[in-house]
Amino acid sequence: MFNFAKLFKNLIMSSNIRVRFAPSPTGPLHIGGVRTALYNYLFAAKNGGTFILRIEDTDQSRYVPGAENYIIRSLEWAGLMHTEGVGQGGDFGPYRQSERKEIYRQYAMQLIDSGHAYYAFDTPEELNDMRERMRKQGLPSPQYNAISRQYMKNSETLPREETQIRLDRGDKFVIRIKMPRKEEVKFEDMIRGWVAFQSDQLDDKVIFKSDGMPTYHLANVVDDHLMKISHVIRGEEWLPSTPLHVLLYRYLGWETERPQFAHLPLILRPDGNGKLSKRDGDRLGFPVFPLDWKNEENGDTASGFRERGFFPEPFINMLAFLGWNPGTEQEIFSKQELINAFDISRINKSGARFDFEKAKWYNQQYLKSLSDTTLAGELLPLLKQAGFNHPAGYVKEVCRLFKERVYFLNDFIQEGSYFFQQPAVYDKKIIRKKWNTSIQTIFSDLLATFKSLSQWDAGSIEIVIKALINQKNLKFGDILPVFRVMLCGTLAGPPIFEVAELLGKTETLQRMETFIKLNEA
RNA sequence: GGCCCGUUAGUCUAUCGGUUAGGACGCCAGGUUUUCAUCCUGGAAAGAGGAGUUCGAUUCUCCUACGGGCUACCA
Repeated sequence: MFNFAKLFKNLIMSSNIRVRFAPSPTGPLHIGGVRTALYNYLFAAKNGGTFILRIEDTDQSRYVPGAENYIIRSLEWAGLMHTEGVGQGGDFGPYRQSERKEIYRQYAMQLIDSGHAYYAFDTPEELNDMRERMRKQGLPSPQYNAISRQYMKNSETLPREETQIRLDRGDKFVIRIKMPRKEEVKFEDMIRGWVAFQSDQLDDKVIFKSDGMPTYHLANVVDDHLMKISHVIRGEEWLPSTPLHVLLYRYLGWETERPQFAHLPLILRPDGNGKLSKRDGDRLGFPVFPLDWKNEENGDTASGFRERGFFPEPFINMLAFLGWNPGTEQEIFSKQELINAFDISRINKSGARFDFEKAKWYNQQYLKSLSDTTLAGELLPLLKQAGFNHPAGYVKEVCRLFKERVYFLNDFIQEGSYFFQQPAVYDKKIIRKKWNTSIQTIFSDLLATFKSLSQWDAGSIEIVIKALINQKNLKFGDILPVFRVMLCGTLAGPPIFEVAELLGKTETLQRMETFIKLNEA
């Protein structure tokens, strides 16, 4: 039995499937990034592969303190922990690109030596001038390419000696890839099929910056190769630069072991146009981040799904369905079920608009499926935080009574506040419509009857009220709404007799008295 | 502007040439409920447009339109 399990585990670990999630620590991760991580995670888990976290911090100017930590905590919360990479270690580290500087330099040099890249010494001003000039000539998107490179300062145009002199005296330089003049570059995307680009449309992208850091393009190709990544699953925004990456694999001599590409459709804004952005969050009244985010430098804050009351399981369930579906009519999936059902070939091509209403529904379904005890366990800490110290048994009963009418845990405290404290306000309409001296007398009598009641449960309360209604020739609608408002302040809620039972005799009587005193006619 | 990707109801989607175009969220109506919610039943709601290919196109091809992405010494 144990041997069998071990054998099975070894079998799984030996899978060659290796995927990575490679965010850059420029701020909080939004749900588009979480979904990319999710698909990578599901693909690895489904195939017994390895899910790696790599931090792409090659742009030091955009580095945001706390972002890396935020990313890791977010993945942790969502249940998408990596088994290799930053914070976990592994055989292919370091996993932070800023710590791999020398590796990239070596491969940049290899590309220069093989004639596939060259030094360029142009200053930002010179580049601007070039672009301005070309724009004036009617070229809307000026490129540094086979044509224009001939008029710039680089090792292709400068005499060999001058290049050497510039390098020796420490002039600033970048390294650019030398795009072939006219060549078709094509690759097969797992989601989109064959995609083809013409190399004359691509420009001589900078692959190594003057600060000694590689750009994304070089770094991701080098790292994916060195880390033996088998599948690159990333957002569609990378599709246009993929031919560049394909060429880099080729020029570096890695074409036969090149990973497979899968470019994910984007998550679009629920309103208007464009892809979902980090700024869309609180502007639209719902979170776009997994966790609350506070920027330590500029004090910016943004709200997260966790703090909004989402559970991790429905959160990833909802995200998984933004761009993928299993082809069955099942919509509610546990994480394990997602792993079992996940299949890259069933990922859609077109972008998905994020819908917060649907997200709420997923959370509600999950919440309703939890047992009262489990739910109470989740709710207890939140209650304590809000200053309530009700016993677990009581909270469990609240969950039983109230869970059908909430979306989030927080709703128990907000919309169900009357379970934990006297109502602070009462529904004014009901007072205006139903409250008068005669009804007041009736409730005073009812109060007295309740006081004499030896048994306090929903059934007994109901019998008393029914008797009262018959005796006074009233209707349920004359009494019950008022009774409910006395106890809850609001007109909505679980069956009122059960609420009264749960509140207990003392509390119920007290709330009735308070109300009557407050509204003496 | 150029290049690339996409296009089934308001939204997420099923359909791998022949279906009354299915499901879900949301919406509306009815039932259940003292109320609200849940739940149940029902309803409105979709193949962007135009050419082809085919006995037959939502499905394949092309064009147009629309949407999106990219177009930095950012990722």
